[in-house]
Amino acid sequence: MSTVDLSPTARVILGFLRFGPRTGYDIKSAIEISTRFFWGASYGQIYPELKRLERIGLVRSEHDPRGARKRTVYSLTRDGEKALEEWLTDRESWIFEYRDEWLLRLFFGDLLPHEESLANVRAARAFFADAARHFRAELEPRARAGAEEGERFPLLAYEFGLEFLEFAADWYARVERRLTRQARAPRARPAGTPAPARR
Amino acid sequence: MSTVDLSPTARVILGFLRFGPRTGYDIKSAIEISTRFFWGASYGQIYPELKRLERIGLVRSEHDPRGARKRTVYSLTRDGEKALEEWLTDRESWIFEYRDEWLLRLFFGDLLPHEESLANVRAARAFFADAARHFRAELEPRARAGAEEGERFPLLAYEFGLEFLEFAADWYARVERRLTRQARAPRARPAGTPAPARR
DNA sequence: GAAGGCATGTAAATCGTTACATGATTTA
DNA sequence: TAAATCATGTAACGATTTACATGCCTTC
Repeated sequence: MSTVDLSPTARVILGFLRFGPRTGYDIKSAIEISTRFFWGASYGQIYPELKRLERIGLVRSEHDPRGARKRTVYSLTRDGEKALEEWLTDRESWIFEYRDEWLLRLFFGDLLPHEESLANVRAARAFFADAARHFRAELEPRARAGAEEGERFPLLAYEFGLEFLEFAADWYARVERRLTRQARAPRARPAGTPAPARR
Repeated sequence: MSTVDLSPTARVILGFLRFGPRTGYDIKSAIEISTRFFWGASYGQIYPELKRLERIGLVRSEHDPRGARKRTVYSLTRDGEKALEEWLTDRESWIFEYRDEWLLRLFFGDLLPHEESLANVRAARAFFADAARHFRAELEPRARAGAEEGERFPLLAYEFGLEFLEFAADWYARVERRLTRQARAPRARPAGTPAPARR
């Protein structure tokens, strides 16, 4: 058995191809309206990766001369299907990455005057609230339409994203209230701690 | 005014140096027990970045001959303090990255037999529950101790991390129940949808 | 005829992890 | 004296974004 190691981009490519033949452009478009929140990929990765996947035999390409516009349509080979299924049922691999500049700024909040930290919290809250709005307006209709046609899991993944964004917006709203209360009844800063940076 | 663009690693380095002189090793240790969840950095980034920051004048180094063990202690220059503060109050930059292989597998759940998707959901749930336990055991005591001494914001960032992990664990638990119910009363798959991959 | 979407690609730069290499000091 | 921790660094590789370049087709 020839367990292939799929690159991060290969995982999402093979997954989308399992639903039917697609061009690199199609795959990119599909990513933008579905997995982008938790698994993005750019043209700079997709096109080279498709070629590499063809070299190692997981996909096959066909030039589609529809309307003379150049289009390279890729589809899964038997090996590609196998590699995809192996990865989908492999509970030992679990890339999980989270990087959040709002949290980093919050973390260093003791270095700032109180009202600057408060402004950061407000900005973070607005960021997550905007993202949630964008999710509802742009992603939800498509996810629901897919579910109507039997594709139920993408809607589930969408719901995770939305609920996370709402959790974050709500969390920052709570912190905002806490910090506002503390501003009215400030605590003394113990000796030995660095003074907050001046503006 | 000479707004410096701080690299991702520079942001966390300057932040920690603002609390006092540190070696590269110190900074790495501090990251591991505090910002790692939302802002990691490896030695391979920290040491070269410290040298680069010294070249551009944001930090200064001093060889500390304590016990003859070679230690290079870095501290912020006036320019470094300024660059840090500019970044901390800049609400226009907002790196936010989320990459989650559990969600990607869930997204492609329609390609799998029901019990495989369910196993994926269970594994994801265990992952987040374990991470939450690790947070409580390893990170919370330190964050609380810091808060006692006047550093209140790191505890806040810790709480975000913990609450997120608990949200995720709980979300997967809910999905597990939903999928289990659906297994008892399965829906027909509409025509035109690809059959689930075989085992 | 212009704008917008379709379609493919490369180059450069940046970012990041991992493995390797070395050796001193402290603690059990 | 062995293990753990302190301490610094490089090399190779892999991942990723962004900018650039090109040109067709469809719709207004």
